[in-house]
Amino acid sequence: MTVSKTASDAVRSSRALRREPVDPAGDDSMLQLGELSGLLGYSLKRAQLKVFEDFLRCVAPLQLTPAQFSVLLLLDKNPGRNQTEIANTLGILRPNFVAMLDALESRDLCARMRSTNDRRSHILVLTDRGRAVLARAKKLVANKHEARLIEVLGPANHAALLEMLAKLAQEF
Amino acid sequence: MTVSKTASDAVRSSRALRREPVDPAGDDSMLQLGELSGLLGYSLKRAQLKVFEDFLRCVAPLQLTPAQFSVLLLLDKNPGRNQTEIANTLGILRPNFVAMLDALESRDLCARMRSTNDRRSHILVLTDRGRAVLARAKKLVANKHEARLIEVLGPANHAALLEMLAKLAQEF
DNA sequence: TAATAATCGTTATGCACCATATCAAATATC
DNA sequence: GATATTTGATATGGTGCATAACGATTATTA
Repeated sequence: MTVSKTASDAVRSSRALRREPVDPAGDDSMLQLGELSGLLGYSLKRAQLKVFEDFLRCVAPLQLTPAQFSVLLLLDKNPGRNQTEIANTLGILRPNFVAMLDALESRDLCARMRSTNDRRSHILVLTDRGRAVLARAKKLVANKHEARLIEVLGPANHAALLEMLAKLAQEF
Repeated sequence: MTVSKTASDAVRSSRALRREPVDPAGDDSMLQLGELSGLLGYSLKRAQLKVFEDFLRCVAPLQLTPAQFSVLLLLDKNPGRNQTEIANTLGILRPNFVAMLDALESRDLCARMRSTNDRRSHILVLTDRGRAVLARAKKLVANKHEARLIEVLGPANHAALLEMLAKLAQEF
């Protein structure tokens, strides 16, 4: 994510919102997916794209991408951490985290403060505006995004799905 | 995917195989994920990366990426189709499908044949070598990749997971 | 039938994401 | 005090994804 980019770019593209496989009675007939439907990775990727699209839609008023939202969440829950710690926790490489922070900082959502203990590192803090935006984002995510997921899957399935995905992300 | 690229590049990177979030007792202490653990999209993306990594490992002898494997699968199940039809079914944009096909064709896994009905389109066919590679890939995927997934999740959970992801990919 | 529109594969291009090497400043280690 | 390590940053390149536009071919329609 480059500095000049904002979340609007992620929502902007009209094509991005209909990226799914196409066969709207336009082509000859439905193609056979075959073993593809049984490939977990295939369905995982497809589902992930859809869920991210919905996230972007739901949180569009705040112009936050999933990655940016996760950074704000982490800064709120873990005050006093530096860039390396936050980036590592999210699986973001330090070089790529710089531009991400630049974008957030330029919008006054967070700030880098030079640590007094270790003057190499930057302590990351949420600004007041950052806290406010995060609070609004949390509500949008819970009431629109996750609510829709739970509605489609059912509460029990939603919980089971979360558990299985967490297990995959950890033990796999 | 550029023409000069092969699946080996996807496996090559050592960092790509340890992209997960880091906190191996190296940093101060474990950071609090907070609401992040409840975010379905977050777990989805994490799980998807892990599953794709495992796919690449398992099918590394054949140098096939998940996307390439899905193309071969689709060509096998749907003979006589052109580039647009195959690309659309997989959610790949036609411009981006060109280089993908170039790579597969340069490895003699598939071929483009000018259609006699419509001389604009290219009918895609698996070569003998393509069929052979696909057969070996199917075995690797089933016996190594999916087998491990089923082992970690349990057969019932694996099936339930597939069903939920398919529902998300469709109805969401 | 002739003119126009639509489709197919393709090229060019740009942006987002991910990964590595490298640097200066600051700190840690010896 | 000399050397090594860490931190944030820059530069760079690969890869995926998206749009615009083009020539060749086919479909539409005036």
